[in-house]
Amino acid sequence: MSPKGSSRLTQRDIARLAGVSQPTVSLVLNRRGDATARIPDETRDRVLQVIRDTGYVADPAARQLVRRRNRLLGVFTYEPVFPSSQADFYTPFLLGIEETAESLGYDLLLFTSAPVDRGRRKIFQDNNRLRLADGCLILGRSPDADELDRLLAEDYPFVAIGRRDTRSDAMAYVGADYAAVTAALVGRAVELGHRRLAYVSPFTNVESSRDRFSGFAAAAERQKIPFNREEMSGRDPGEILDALVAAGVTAGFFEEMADAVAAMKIAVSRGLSIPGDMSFVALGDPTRPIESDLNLTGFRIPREEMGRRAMALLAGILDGDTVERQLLLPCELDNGATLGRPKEAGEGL
Amino acid sequence: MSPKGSSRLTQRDIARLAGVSQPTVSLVLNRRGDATARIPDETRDRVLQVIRDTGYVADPAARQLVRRRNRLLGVFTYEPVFPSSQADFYTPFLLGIEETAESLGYDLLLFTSAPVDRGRRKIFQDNNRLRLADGCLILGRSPDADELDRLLAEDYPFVAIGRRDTRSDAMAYVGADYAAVTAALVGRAVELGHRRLAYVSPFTNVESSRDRFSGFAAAAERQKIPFNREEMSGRDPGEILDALVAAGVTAGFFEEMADAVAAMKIAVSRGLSIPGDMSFVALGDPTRPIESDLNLTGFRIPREEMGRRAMALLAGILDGDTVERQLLLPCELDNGATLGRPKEAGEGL
DNA sequence: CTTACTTGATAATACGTATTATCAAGTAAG
DNA sequence: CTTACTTGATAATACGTATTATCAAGTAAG
Repeated sequence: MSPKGSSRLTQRDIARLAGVSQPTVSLVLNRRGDATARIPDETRDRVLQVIRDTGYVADPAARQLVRRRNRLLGVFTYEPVFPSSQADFYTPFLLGIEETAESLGYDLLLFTSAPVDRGRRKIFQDNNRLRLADGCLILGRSPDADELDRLLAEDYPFVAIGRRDTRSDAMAYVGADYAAVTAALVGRAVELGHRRLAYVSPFTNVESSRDRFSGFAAAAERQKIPFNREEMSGRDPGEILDALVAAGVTAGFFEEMADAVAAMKIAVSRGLSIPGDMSFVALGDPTRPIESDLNLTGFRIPREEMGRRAMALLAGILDGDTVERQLLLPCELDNGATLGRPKEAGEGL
Repeated sequence: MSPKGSSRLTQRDIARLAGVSQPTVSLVLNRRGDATARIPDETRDRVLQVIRDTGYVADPAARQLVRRRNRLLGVFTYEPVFPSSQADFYTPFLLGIEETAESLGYDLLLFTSAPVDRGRRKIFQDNNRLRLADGCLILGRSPDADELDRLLAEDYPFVAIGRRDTRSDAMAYVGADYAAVTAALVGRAVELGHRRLAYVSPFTNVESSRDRFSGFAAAAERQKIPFNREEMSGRDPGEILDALVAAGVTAGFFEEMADAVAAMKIAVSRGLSIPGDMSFVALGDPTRPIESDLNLTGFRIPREEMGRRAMALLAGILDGDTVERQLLLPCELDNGATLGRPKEAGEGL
C-alpha cells in the first residue's frame, strides 16, 4: 500500500507490478484506447488495479515537459503587493485573476523573486523568470514602456492591465474607460449649472492620467465650458483652492482622491459649503470610506472585472484564438454628495 | 535579438548562438566553475551575454525533473480565495507570504487550477500539480488530515498554516496560540468579578476550535470557575441568551464573532446592558468593524506574521536546516468594550 | 621525444512521461 | 501454403536540463 523506498513511484514500477511495459501504463492512464493503441479490458483493469493499490500519481514535471505547455500563467506587478496601501489597490485585480485562472484550469505564478529597487521591479534583469510561465499578466501603476516593447518584440505572450499607448496592435491590454466616465461627470456638472470647471492633478505622464484629462477636456470643449488646469505637485491645497475660487470655478475635478479630500478639508475649515460653494469630483476609486462624512462624487474602477477579462484574454491568446486584444471596460459612476447645483446657478439661470 | 521561431527558447538555442554546446550553457547557468568543469571567463561572459540578450530562462519542468529545486514555492488553499468573505480571511496571510518570498528570492505558485468541489479543493486528484513547486504552504479553515498525512508519507516538503494534530513531529505548521489568549481572556473576566462563564460554539472538530476551548476550560478549572458549554448549531441566538441568563452566566465566550454579534443584538433589544448585565467575548478576529457601536472584546490573529514565519520555515526545511517545525505565535489581546465588571459583582464582593 | 598534467569543452546519459513506429503472433481468406 | 489483416504490446524516441565521464589539445618537466 505504501511506497517501500524513499524514492518516488514511477510508471516503471507500476509496469513491473502489473507485468506490462511502461508505455502500456501511460496508455492506460491517458485512456488511449484508440486506433493507434489497443488495450484489452483485462490488461487495462490489471494496470488500474495496481495504480489504485499504490496510489501512483504521474509526475507533473515530466508530464509538463513532454506536453509543451506548463498551464502556468504569470502575474508580474511592478510594485510589491504587500504594503497595505498597495494591497488595497491590487487585491481586487488578483481576486478576479484567481477566479478566472481557476475556471480555466491554470495555476498562477507570482513573480515575487524580482528584487524591488526604489519601490519598483524590473522584468529584465539578471534572472528574468518570466518564461517560467506560458504567458503573463502585467500590473502596475506605471509599467516600463521599453520593457513592454521588448516583450512584444520577443513574442512573449502577455496582457497589460491598464490601457497602454503603443504603436503596435499586438500589444494586449485590458483597461478602464477613464475618458468616458470623466466626460460623463463633466456632463453632469454642466447639467447642474456649473459654468467654470477646474482640472487638478499631480504632474504625471501615465496613460491613466492622460485618459482622464482627455475625457475631461473633450467634454468641456464640446459643451463650450471653460476650465482651469492646476498642477498639484508640491503646492498647498489651500493655494489651489484660492486659485479656483479666484477664477470663479464652481467645480473641481481632482485626479487624486487624496488631493480632493485635502482640498475639501480646507474648504470646510474656511466655511465654504459643499457642494453649494464648491463641488468636488474625484477621478480615483473611492473604495475606502473617507474620514469625513461627505461621500465624494466619483466613479468605481471595475478592478475585479479587469482581472477576469485580462486573464481570459491571455488564455485566448495562448490558445491562438483571434481575439480583440485591446479592451476598455466602463467605470461605474458614483453619485456621492459632493457634486451639486452651485449656489448662484439658480439665480443666474 | 528576437527569437525567430514561435517555439520556446532552449539551452540548445543559446548554445548555438554562443558557439558552445548545451552542457556548457547549463554549466554556466549553474555556476559550476569547480574542479569538475572549468569555464574561462571569456566563454562564460559570451554565454551570459546571449542569455541576457534573449531573456532565456530554464524550463522549470525540465529542471524539476532532473533536479529537486525550482525556487518555486507553492501555496495551496483549501477554499478558493476569491469570494470577498474569504479574501478578508486570506489576504493577510498572502501578504506576509509574498513579502517573505520576495526577500528570500522565491517565486510563488498559487495552485488555482485544482477544481473546487462543494467549496473545497482536493490535493490528490487526477492531476496533482503540487510537485511543480519545491515545497508548499497549505492554508485552509479545515485541511484534509488524510491528505496531509499522505504528503508527509511521501516526503513532500510542506508547512501548514494553523496548528495540526498529528502523530508525527515531522508535520510542520505555524499556528496561532489560541489556547493562551483564550486563557488570558478568561483570566481577565475572573479578575473583573465574573463567577460563571459560558463557552458558545458551533459544532466543529477542527484544531483551531479545540485549542480555544481547551485554553478556556483549563483556565476556568484552574481558577475554579464553573462554566456552561453551549452548542450554537442551528439554535436561535435568543435561545442561547436565555440559557445563559437562566444559568446565571455573566460573560459569554463566543467562538464565532458572528454568533457573538447576533447574541449581542438580541441582548440589546431586550434592554440588557453590555457589559453590565452580560459581557461578550469573541474568540475570532475582529478585523471588520461591526455595525454596532460596541467594539467587541477579543483578540487579533497575527495572520501576516504567520504567513511570514510559515514561508521562512518552509525555506528552512528545503535548505535542510534543523529548524523548529511546529510554531505557535501569540495573539494580541483586544480589550474592546464588551467585557466589563458585572453589575452584581460590586455588591457581591 | 616522452610523460604527466592542465585546460576547455563535449558526448553520453538520466530524470519520468507521452507517443509514434514497429513487431510478433494469431487469424481469416483464397 | 500464402497473403493480408488484426490484435496486443513494446522498442525507440523526444521533451529540456543537469551531471558525469571522457577526450583533444596544449604545456611543463625530464
